[in-house]
Amino acid sequence: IAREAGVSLATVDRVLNARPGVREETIARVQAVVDRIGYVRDTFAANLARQRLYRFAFVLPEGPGQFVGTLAEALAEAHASHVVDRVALRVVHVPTQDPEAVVRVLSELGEAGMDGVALMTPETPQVRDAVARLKADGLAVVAIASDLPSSMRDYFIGINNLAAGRTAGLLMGRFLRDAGEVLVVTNSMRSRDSLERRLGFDAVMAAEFPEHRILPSVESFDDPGRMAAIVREVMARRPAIRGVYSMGTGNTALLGALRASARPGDLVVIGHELTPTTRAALRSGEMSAVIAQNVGHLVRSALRIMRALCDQRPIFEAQEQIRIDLILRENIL
Amino acid sequence: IAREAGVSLATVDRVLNARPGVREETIARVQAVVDRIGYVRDTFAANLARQRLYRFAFVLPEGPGQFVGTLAEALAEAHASHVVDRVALRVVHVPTQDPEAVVRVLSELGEAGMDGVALMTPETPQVRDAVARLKADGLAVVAIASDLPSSMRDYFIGINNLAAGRTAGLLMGRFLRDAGEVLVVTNSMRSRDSLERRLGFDAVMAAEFPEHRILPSVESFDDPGRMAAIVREVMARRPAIRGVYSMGTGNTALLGALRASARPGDLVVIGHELTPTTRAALRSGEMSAVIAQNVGHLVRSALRIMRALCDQRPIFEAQEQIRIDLILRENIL
DNA sequence: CGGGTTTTGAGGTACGCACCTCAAAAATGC
DNA sequence: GCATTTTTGAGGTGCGTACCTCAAAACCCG
Repeated sequence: IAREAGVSLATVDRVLNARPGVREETIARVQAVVDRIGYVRDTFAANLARQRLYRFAFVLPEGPGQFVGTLAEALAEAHASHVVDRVALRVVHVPTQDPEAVVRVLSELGEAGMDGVALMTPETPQVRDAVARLKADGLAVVAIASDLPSSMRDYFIGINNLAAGRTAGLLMGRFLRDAGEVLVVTNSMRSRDSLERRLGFDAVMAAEFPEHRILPSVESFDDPGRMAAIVREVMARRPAIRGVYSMGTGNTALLGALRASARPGDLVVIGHELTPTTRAALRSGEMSAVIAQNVGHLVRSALRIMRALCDQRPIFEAQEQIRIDLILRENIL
Repeated sequence: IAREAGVSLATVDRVLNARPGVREETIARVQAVVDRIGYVRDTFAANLARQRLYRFAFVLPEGPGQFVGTLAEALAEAHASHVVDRVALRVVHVPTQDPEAVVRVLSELGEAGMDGVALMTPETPQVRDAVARLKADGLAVVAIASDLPSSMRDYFIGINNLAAGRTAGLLMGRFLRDAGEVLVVTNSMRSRDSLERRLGFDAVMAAEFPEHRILPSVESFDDPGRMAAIVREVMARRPAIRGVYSMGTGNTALLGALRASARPGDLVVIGHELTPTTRAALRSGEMSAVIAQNVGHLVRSALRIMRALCDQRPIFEAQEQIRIDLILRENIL
């Protein structure tokens, strides 16, 4: 490059690393050669020379949720297996129902000299502001599983929840044999993913399977006892229910209540995320289908994207698309 | 490491790179320290020093197949986007129906100094022997999409076709409303994937949906005209057909014939692989479901595995599992 | 114990890049 | 045209590893 541009190695170095003290004209000349030659910096050699260490943090909800558990496992696995090198990982669990606690953790991370943060939290004004502050400090910030669209997060890594809801609707419609009612449950309609899933589900059911009646969403507010009680009550009161769509977590309590209500075996139950509970329910036939996102892919994608953001490298979109995985009994893996 | 083991850098180097001229005793001492310290070689720095260039070849069927087309595209994309670095790629198309031609290409690749070969070809004795010769020359050999279980290939990268067939069966059974007949078509039952898919499909249909009658497999032998003719004839002769399972390629001809046979809209058509044809058919409702394998993942996986094999590095199984992707109209992406 | 052989140590160069210093050259202001 | 500032060139070092050479040390055999 230096030879082609008629400058010295030092000048090329200054241009490539955006160091000061180079004339505009020279910069342009070097850039032109770079483009023409098609030079691309060898990131690994660069990181080697720079002794680069990426410091990333994952902020996950605390509590006994199985999905978060599988996520944390995938994280540990990716880290242990050197899929991603030169990365120092930190996983922090926060009580997501307490926005102030989330904010405290986030600002602490900002001061701890992190390079990037991946977070899975509800969308509150406080979190939005905390994300803005992290961005101002130059961190890469990505949302995983549940988006924070109104914040300044760089990227959302997860499935399209509207499409996921539509997929659930299509499956529900095709799996149901006789006209009847469909129960919809979630932990909270305030969470963005449940909202979008419900929208998609309703749209498809109304347009293509109008013979079924879709009931209003039942919310558990993360309380298994509440979930069990409501479901048992509704199932007893409404014998016409033929299908159940579970949009959120809490499938263990839901399935327990369904079992207790002694409904016929042809109940169509569709839920989200592959966990020990849903896996077992698919095997036993208690659930007909699970709509999942591959957690391994989720964390690897998050790591790759945060790295690319730190390096100001382009992101290879095709690899980072999180597919809506449809799991039936036969393709659990 | 050298300090801990009480030897010099040169000796550690000799042990790590399996160079001769080191006593067993010393090797053991160094190895012990390596294990204790938990040293892992920095592959990137090693490749940098070694000026390593991985020379990989992909051997794909020639001809107008859409699946191969999307595969080749994914390959080009992965290569262009530097997902995999230090890799020189070569894509060769062979007439797979001519085993001698395949063998010629393979032995040519062996002599061309390749480091690894990924191939998608039928399983013939000639190919089996050619693979053995490549292995003897020290190449990494992986089978993609269609396995070569009886050969010495290092790895198979693709979906479990038995499970794929079972999944198709489960979907077919749940999607069909009334009892009737199911037509099964493929290009050739001699190909391993079709065979396994049929097995899985039959098992589930027989066990769980015995009210349907599954017809014998219709083969097109890669001839679209033949496919169209047979399908049209069968559809006319058998009005009880309610479902069609297409196990192989050639969906364009199949769908054309179905369209021409003017069957009711509630025909359940299930096929394999996401291509322009099947994508459009899902959108239009002509196909109900497609069972796919993510081609991007397929090629990235093949590249990663060939690299790991060349470096004698362990393979991170979880990342290389190719999932059975279930695609409905709503989750095409 | 000597001579030969095997094993070990010390040192160097290179890979592609980042980052540093110091002096020389070019541009600029007056 | 001179002093000053800005820009450029030349050179060096180090990251973690591979691979090479040559001499010194240790070992083995008779």
